[in-house]
Amino acid sequence: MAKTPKATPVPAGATPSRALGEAMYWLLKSEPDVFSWEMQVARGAKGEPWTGVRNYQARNFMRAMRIGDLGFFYHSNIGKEVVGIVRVIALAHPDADDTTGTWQCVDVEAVCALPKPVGLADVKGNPSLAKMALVTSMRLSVQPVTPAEWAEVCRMAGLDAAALTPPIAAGSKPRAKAKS
DNA sequence: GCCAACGTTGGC
DNA sequence: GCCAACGTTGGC
Repeated sequence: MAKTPKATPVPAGATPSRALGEAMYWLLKSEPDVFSWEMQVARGAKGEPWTGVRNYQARNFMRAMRIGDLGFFYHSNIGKEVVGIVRVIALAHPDADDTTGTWQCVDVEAVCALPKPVGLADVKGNPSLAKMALVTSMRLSVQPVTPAEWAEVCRMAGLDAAALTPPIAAGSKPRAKAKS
């Protein structure tokens, strides 16, 4: 297993400065036969530590996550579609499955399922999503999503993004309302 | 199951 | 510090 490079402590992009309460969006991949959206939902408000990430870039993105950030839950390998939305409920902390001290995870809870899952093919077929990391960085398992991409995928999913977007005011809880 | 992409490792 | 070998991810 990789040993942490000595000069690591503040990897580029690990802690982008942003205004308190300013939301960022993410996409988290999981192989559904290992950990599925249904399992995430079953965890309820307790959420789930996003363990198993063994890639520095992905880890650094998790370090950049803040409580209340929203992310797409993507089923890789099987399904290949965005199936739900999760919210970060715990900042990056050591991955209990990792004995080297190198890897970390955040905790996320399910917010809502997408009324209509958005497949990888759908994303690739949408020119406005051509620059999405899902397309350009196929192997990256934790990736940032721009607000525009977030809105577009939500639109494709039949979800009113505005209904769940604003974690805005510090300490306020984002609404978890899926449009049904 | 295959294989392309790409990140990591380790020899030099 | 370069770069070839290797391992893994994940689409197909």
